[in-house]
Amino acid sequence: MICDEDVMSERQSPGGQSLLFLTDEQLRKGIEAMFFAYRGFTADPDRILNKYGYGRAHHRALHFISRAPGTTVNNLLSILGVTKQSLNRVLRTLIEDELVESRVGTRDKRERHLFLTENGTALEQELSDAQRERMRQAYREAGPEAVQGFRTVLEAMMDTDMQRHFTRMKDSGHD
Amino acid sequence: MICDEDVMSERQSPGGQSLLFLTDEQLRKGIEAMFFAYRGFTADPDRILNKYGYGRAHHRALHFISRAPGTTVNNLLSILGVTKQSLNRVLRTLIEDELVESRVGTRDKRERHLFLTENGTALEQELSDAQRERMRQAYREAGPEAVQGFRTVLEAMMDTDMQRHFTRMKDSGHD
DNA sequence: TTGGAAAGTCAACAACACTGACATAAAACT
DNA sequence: AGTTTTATGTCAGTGTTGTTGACTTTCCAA
Repeated sequence: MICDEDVMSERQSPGGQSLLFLTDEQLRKGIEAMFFAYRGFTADPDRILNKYGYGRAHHRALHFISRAPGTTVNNLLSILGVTKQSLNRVLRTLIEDELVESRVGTRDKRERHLFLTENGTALEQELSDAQRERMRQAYREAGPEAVQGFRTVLEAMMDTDMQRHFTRMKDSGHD
Repeated sequence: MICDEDVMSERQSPGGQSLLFLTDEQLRKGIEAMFFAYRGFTADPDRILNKYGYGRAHHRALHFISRAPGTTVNNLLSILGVTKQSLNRVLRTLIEDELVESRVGTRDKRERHLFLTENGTALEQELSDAQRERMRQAYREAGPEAVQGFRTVLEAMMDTDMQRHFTRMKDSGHD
């Protein structure tokens, strides 16, 4: 009689290929890896932000403005997935501190187009450098094939509308 | 004369192997992938938690207590990387709501050992099911080799002391 | 010209992190 | 036995970041 207790989330695939990587245990490992890795991922920028009295939200705004200069507030909202009130609080301080410039749109004067100032570019660079250094170390340790897999899984983990944002940005750059 | 402007973070390796995957552009893509993926990663549990009036912090506590039943408060603190005041607030509500049980240690009576009650196990299951389902989808789409790479990069991205926690848990389970 | 979208503002609130100070009990050390 | 350290819990205050709801101004477009 076959023991049925040790059941897994996935059986063998029709083709007979092992899907052992889809066991609950494997999935839990992945979940914990995401948790611990994300902490590492944000640790370095967080230290820098703390130095200047900013938070993670400021970093995100700086990052995406740097990535797409001239982006509108609305576009930024849909990328960041927060309310305008929440974003506005952050943007206001960045504008007051002259890290971000808000220019009224020429075609549509309701829109505000966001740009980094010289100081803003400098801080974004400092944050980005730290975060990229962490990423670079991880990539170097893991190797190119692992990096490919890393990106593939992450993309599959996103909500579909965020995949759209991500893909858009992927197309804009030279990959 | 060779153009030196389009400089990359990495040159060719001594062996001549291309390290093009370490360009700033590639690293930025990885950074954004982490950002968007983490949002997807937490989206489903967040919806469930909202239903019961709990937050992400409660989820994390439930997860790690479920993972290591009988764990002490101090151990949980070092895994979660928060202050005891922050954790205590969360644990108190979970104990009041009878999702978590706190038992005084037998060997060392200062320690409190934490266990999930029946209700706690149920909620943890509900959260875990949702998060694992997202993970499973991503893993299935990406395939086994990608999953291997995913885990490798994530592990390399962690702080070293968190790698220790992660490895410990890896060893305890049947991978 | 009126409807509605875009942007901004104010107020209130909640989750979750922090610091600092303090209390208690038990273990460990001298 | 007395002191120190450890583990835990608690109180008070503060800050960042998110939320909802209400309201205004601007201005494009049907």
